[in-house]
Amino acid sequence: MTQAANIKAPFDRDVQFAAKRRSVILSAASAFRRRGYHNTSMVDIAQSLGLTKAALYYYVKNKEEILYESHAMTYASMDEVLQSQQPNELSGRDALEAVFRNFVELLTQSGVSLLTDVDSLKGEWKLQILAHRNKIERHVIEIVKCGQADGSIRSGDPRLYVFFFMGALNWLNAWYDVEGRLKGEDIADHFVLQLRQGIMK
Amino acid sequence: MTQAANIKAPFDRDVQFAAKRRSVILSAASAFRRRGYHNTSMVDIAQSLGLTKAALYYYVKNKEEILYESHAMTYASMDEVLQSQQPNELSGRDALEAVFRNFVELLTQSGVSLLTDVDSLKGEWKLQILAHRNKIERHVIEIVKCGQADGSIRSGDPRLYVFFFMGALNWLNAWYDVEGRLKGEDIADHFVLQLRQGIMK
DNA sequence: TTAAAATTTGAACCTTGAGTCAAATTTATT
DNA sequence: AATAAATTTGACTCAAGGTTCAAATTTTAA
Repeated sequence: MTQAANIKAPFDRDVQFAAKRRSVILSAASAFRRRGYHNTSMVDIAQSLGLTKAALYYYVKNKEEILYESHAMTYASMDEVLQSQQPNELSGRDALEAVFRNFVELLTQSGVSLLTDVDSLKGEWKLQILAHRNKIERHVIEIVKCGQADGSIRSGDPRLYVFFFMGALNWLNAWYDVEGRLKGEDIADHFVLQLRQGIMK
Repeated sequence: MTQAANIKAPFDRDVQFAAKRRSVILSAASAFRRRGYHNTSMVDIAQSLGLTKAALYYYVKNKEEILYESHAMTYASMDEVLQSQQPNELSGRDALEAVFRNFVELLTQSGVSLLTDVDSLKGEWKLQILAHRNKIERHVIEIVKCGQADGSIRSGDPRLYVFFFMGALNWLNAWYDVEGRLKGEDIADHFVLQLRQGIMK
């Protein structure tokens, strides 16, 4: 029991710390989404958590690191969506539709935010986030290509399908309000239908 | 002739001034689009015009005023597009398609930028820009409703059609590069087709 | 109960970039 | 060429907000 306590205690600490760090980032990300990165001060972030500006620096190196982690979290979630697909069971069109639906639900249901302010990141951080975004876009482009190969998606530059697609997501993220009249699932239904029709032959 | 000169001289001055002021705003708007409002300093704006920071204040009251005028110019151009439509000659779908094509061409061909950073405007300025944007959105929503009434557009919440639509435009504006491989007209063709199919029955 | 570790804070510091202004320079007019 | 107006500038001020840190407070384990 003494041993159990010895082992458990430091573990709990780390979990606590990680959880609080995560809540800092999620709360900040939500503010960044609503007001923008530069219109959100460290004081704002701290206050919305009942803390002081200085306390944030116990969890985080920089303001920029918060932005980086916000982006990273979002793209990690999107990666999960992409990984959870069983690639060969569906037509390209159905696969794209499923991914799109999951993305819309991710942005409306869980608190994940798709941020646009990549240019406030510098150097390596910026490169990493852009690379991650590109990776995701390329993955989706591949799905479109599969759909064109199996005949379920119209011909045309696959990148343009994906840009259209990503545009809807980014904009959704900007106007969607959890408290608003439009419910996440309805939005998903509409968007998915519009996408499906837009890409079929 | 003396009179002609007297009349002409002050007029020329105003034209010069207005033209230079306009070029300040256009140049700044382009930088805002590429790097973001807060990542663009007054020095940056001045340098790209071969001027000094201080000289900008001869043409403009504020940095915020530049942002305001950037937004205002864009929405004025979009208004022109909407006004140039002959409403009753086309089906709703065709009208929407025409508007969308013109918007895409506006953003790719002329230097007009659709900025997202409304939250960096304060008070009355912010309200005016939001009102202008709403007005345009409502206009487009009306077109969608016409299309639903005349049977050329599928049923469904008209706002969602417009959000999808606006998302594509905003995102286009973020990634489009005049120097890039994708040519404006091709993008317009693709986007219009995807929209058309996406909204028809 | 106590001491060590973890967490939080108040009060500064420091950098960046917006904005000002009187003086210098350029341009237009006679 | 002379002068008045328009335009531009260098050098400065100023505020906002990100960052630091030593000290205070809270939490945990024995």
